[in-house]
Amino acid sequence: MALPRAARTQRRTRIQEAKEEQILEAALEVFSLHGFRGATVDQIAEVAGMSKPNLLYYFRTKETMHRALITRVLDTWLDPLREFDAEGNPVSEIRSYIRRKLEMARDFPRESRLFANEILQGAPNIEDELKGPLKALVDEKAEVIRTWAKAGKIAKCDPYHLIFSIWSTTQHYADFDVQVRAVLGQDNAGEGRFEDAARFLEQLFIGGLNVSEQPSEV
Amino acid sequence: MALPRAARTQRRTRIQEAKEEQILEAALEVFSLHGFRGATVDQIAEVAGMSKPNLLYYFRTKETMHRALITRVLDTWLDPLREFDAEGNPVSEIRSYIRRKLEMARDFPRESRLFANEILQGAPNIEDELKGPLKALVDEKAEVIRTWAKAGKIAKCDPYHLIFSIWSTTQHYADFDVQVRAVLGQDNAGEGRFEDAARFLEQLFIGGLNVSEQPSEV
DNA sequence: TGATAATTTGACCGGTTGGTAAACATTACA
DNA sequence: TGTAATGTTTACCAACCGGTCAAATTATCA
Repeated sequence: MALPRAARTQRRTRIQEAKEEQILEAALEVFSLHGFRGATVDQIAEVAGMSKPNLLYYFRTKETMHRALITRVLDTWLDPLREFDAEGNPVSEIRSYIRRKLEMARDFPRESRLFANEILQGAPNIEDELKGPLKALVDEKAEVIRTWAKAGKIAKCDPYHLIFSIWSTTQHYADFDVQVRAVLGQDNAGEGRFEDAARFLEQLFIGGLNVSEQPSEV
Repeated sequence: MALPRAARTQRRTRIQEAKEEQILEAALEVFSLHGFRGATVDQIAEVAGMSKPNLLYYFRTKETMHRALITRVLDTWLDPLREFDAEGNPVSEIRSYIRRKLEMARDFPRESRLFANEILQGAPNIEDELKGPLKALVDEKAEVIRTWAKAGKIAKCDPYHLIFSIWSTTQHYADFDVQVRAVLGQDNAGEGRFEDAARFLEQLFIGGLNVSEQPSEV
């Protein structure tokens, strides 16, 4: 009756890896829909297709499981921002960042909702990660944007609020999916809504940041 | 031992009105932070400063309470969009709509989070209201925007996604407040962030929708 | 004032929650 | 193969959940 997660001096068993994967997948499904407090361990166990004690053999508490899930998802969630390239063409960098974020909202809505739930409820478990790695990455990219603006390549604007607005507009299609569908109606709520959104957001951001129609102050 | 909410043939007592107010205020506080399933009646009762049975004397179930709260808040929440005036100047109408939404995010963050929680978790209790009154209102205003675009007063764009983007960017400052603060750091996370946001969003939307730099297709 | 209705409360209930104990089954490996 | 480590299950627990009940308290008004 050894505890699997304590035995870290040795390599993890194949079965451990598979089960933990299976559990985190189920946890994502449930946590993203109900939030931390609203989710139940029984529910996650059922989705994972195993008994509750068996699940708790791999993750000793509900919180351990939640924390493991958040940490893992946060990492991949920030990939699009990491790809943001200081050497690239500003307009096309912003354009493809928007596109990547929108694709993630379409393909990984549960991950988006997991964060939204966590942040919405005060981010009790990941405040450190927000103030640490996340802030560091955003600071870095904000500096890139500021450099572009100073060089006159894009309109002068607050880089932090620019990033916020890209986050919010794109993630909206994952987090508020129910509302988006309800408002668009069943005629217009097909998968085409992501392409319509992409077209609109490109127009909005490229137009709003185009240097040509901003008063150049340099 | 009469039931107060059944006695609707007569006028509500002053004490009834006050208590119900008190309860909904507490319910807003708790529901907005934990969502429906995450909130507990005991917690709401404690915040409201009364015993649980006393609370349940006014709202017989947790769901009744939640529904009453949502219905009331949804109504005032849509006020800014109702003020959207077809006869006004397009640019200043959009500008003041953004400003009003941003003020609501600043002054009523709990209301915003209440909806965010509800929508995020699949909107089980308000799907009808989304597909009914909300959709009707948005349809109406979308038609106004489309008219403006056809008249060449603003750039041609998808009016629904325009509204979505205004919703998401402004409500972001209420719903994701913790993240916004964490990223901005304590130096820049003062109340000035709302003014910075207002300035940025104005630039973004007015620039992105300005007809002057859009190829006129008419 | 007194009686009647409205309000408030402590004690309680059945069901669910996160988590545990220990027996049982399976795997890894000498 | 044997045995020790790993994995799984059944039965269970105390705490908490939404909600009820009957008794006690307070407001209303003839």
